[in-house]
Amino acid sequence: MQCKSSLNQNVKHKKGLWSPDEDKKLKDYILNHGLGCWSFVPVNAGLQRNGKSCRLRWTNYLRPGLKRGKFTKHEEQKILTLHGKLGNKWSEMSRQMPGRSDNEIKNHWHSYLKKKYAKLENTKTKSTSSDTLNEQSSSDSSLKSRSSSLESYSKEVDIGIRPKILFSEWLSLDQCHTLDTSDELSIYHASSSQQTNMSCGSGEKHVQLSPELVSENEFYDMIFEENVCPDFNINDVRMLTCDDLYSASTPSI
DNA sequence: AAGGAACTCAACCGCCCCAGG
DNA sequence: TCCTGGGGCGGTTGAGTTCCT
Repeated sequence: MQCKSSLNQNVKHKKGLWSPDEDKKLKDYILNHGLGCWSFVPVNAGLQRNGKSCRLRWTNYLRPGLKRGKFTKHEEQKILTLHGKLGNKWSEMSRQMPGRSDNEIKNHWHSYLKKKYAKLENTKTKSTSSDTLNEQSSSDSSLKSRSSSLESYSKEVDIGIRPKILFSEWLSLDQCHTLDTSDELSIYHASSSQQTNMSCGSGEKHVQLSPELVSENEFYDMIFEENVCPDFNINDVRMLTCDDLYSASTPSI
């Protein structure tokens, strides 16, 4: 969307780190007035920054809902998967990883995962090349191993006919929800008790999630690491977005 | 304890796309 | 149709921090 009038381009814009005061001004302004033309934001908010700088600061740091913590194993796996599928499409990755900005993902990739991935590739290429010495088309073995190693997680991203996990952090609803589109897994949320119960399979196994343990990444990690559900398969699960929740709880007209 | 290397992360830069005039 | 400006994105930089010797 384009702004209706241009602004004075001769204004000297401040650069560098943002002060807490600037953060407060920007946050207050956007929370009060909403997102509009970024060029007007610094003017109206009383900031000596340019619009781009404000946008960046908002999307990467001030925007509500950002996790801003260490990447979990599951998130790292997801980044690896998405990078395998999408390449350096950081913004697309961030759209599929709620709570993480494209900048955060990009930084994490360059600082850590790139090396980790290269190392993984190295060992895989070595082992597959020795295994497939007598096989044809060994030239694309690294590509194959790459796609196969990423395949399981890639499935997770796809939206298909999968059972659903209802992620309590994204819920602000008072009522208890049950989304048992599958017999295998359903998640119940009751904000009144500030606890989330997860039942698995026949419902024999239950786990209590404390209120501070409800972020998506921790939730996934707990399932993986503590082996809560023996038959739990991440490939059969997809996360629900707020839109999903809305459409699920709103009768179609 | 010191200093250099490696790492992290916030922010800037420059390019591209698109819509409005 | 062309020009202009805003928004979005990926690449890069550099200051600050942590680690290692």
